[in-house]
Amino acid sequence: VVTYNSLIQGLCNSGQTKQADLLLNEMVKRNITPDVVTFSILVNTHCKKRRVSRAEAVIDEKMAQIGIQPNTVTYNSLIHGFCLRGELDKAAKVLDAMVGKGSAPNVVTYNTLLNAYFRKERIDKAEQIVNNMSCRGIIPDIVTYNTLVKGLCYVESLGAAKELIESMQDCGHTPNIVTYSTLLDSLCKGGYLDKALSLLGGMLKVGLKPNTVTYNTLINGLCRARKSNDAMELYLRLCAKGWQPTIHSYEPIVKGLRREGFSKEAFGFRRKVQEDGCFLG
RNA sequence: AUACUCACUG
Repeated sequence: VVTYNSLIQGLCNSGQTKQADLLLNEMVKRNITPDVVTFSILVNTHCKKRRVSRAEAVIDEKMAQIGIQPNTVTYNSLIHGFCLRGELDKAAKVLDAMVGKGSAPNVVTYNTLLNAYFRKERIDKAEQIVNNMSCRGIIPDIVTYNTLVKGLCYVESLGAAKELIESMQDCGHTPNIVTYSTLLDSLCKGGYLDKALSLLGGMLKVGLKPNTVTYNTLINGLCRARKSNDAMELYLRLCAKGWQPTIHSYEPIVKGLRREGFSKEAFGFRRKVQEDGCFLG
């Protein structure tokens, strides 16, 4: 089963849902009974595509048919699906339903909802989630903190986010690359590019390796601030060090250069990148 | 290391 599940997961992740279905049929034929993990994989891939009704069909039909109960992970995926659709009322209903059926919400459940409420600027609801977590004895994890940091940057202030980071460290959680990238983005969007760059220095100093998202954040920030030439320089410097950019690293630079009236530079950049093969797409 | 949640872009 584990082998099949892994294969199914791989197919789903590469968009081969048809093949995944075939594999599911095959395992049944070979008398290998799919388990809750198998179905949760299917539920989750539908939910990630916001096809929540398909996900529900898996639960209500396929799983019910062979008497497999959804578990916390299954429900978490469903909640995530509703959150992606902005249907937070329905997400909350799933939360109630899972409790009713004996699946205890876990930290992931709450992180998912917390993130969604912040996105909708439902601060009241977000606070409620945090309260519920502590009532139920669920310990916030690094994802919880990262979600809160982003939320605070968004609805409160960078200062509030920094305070939270202090207190998370008191609880034994070290800021990770996501924490830093969140802050970097917030600094960039607030126009504090200098601070963003010094934060980058700070993360290097504590031994965190910036990744593609980190650099994309900075590149986008620079371009937004009409410093596309600096962004280009950064891009080329990183490429020379073997960094693998994505389309999100490259596109804003070309657009930014054009917008700033550097059409020739944009063209040159484009050509250079193609020639050097320094482009992942 | 069989499945769920957080950062850039959309």
